[in-house]
Amino acid sequence: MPTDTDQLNNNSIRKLVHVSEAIIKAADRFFAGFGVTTAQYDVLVILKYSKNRLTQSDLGINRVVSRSNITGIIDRLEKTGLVKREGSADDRRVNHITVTKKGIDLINKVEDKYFENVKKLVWFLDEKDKKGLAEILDRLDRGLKRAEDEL
Amino acid sequence: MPTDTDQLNNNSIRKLVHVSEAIIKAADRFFAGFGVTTAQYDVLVILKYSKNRLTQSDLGINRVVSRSNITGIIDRLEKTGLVKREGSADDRRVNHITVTKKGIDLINKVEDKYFENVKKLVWFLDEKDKKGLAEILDRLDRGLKRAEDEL
DNA sequence: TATAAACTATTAATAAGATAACAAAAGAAA
DNA sequence: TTTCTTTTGTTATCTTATTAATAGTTTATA
Repeated sequence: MPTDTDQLNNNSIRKLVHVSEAIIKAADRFFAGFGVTTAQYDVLVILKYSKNRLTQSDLGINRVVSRSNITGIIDRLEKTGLVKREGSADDRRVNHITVTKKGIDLINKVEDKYFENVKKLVWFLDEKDKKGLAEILDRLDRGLKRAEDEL
Repeated sequence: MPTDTDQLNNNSIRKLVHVSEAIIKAADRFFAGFGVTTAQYDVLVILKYSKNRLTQSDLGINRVVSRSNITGIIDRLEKTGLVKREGSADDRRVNHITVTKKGIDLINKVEDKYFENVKKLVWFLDEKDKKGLAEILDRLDRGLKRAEDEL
């Protein structure tokens, strides 16, 4: 049976996850208004700001998602013309993915509004809060790694 | 184009979401070891600790998930015998959902280990950290509501 | 009472993540 | 060179989430 401390610990985590899920849902709604999903927009941004050409595997590593899932995301981005898939000449296993002009235009249209929304979200946090949050999150990250090692 | 403050704000949110997603994935793996998904276990726990009989809509409100999703989750829980679906006599639109003995047994087997894992996760946080985190999360919640109202 | 409005659950699309199995290609080792 | 291993991407299956449409019921209103 759980102790009071157990319940308090659990509540901290639940609250964290709950707020994050609310943020994720808000982001989903926001991007849906521009005809893309959050996952798709993420990929577009990664592609836009990358110095070198990226393969599907590269995108998978960036987004911490399996290659099989990247296939589908690129499929849909390609179908809506936001992205282009080109077979590599050097390595015939590989596809190089690039954003199209349409994709760049979309990002330019979305970006400002996105940062405005983020600003509204963190409105109630001052510099100290943000620092404190970052530190606590780092500690949780360490806790996660510790828990995983002991599994 | 985003300012430095924009980027910092964004990083705070990204970090928050990133840590939460890592926690969610760890939970998914943990519960998968017992043959249920996190969503399914959530429903079981809600049912176990509820004073009154719950309908599918009730569960949807509790889990903040649409009714269409609850249908599928209950389908699968019913198929594995962890839950029972019974049509209401009073209101023939409604299904009453109850945990079976098998469901209760599962919770009892999982619960202790679950709280142990949460403990490992928050190991690096002292009382002050937990309080600080709760407060920051509450502020973010307020920011969310504010952003939604202005949309 | 008859009609309209609201509610409950289901189904069907679409998108995404996880995992497993697979073919093709490339690289390493015998 | 031939064999073994690894890598890349695709396909398939499962679970979950979202939204929209729909069938049955119930409640409210005219």
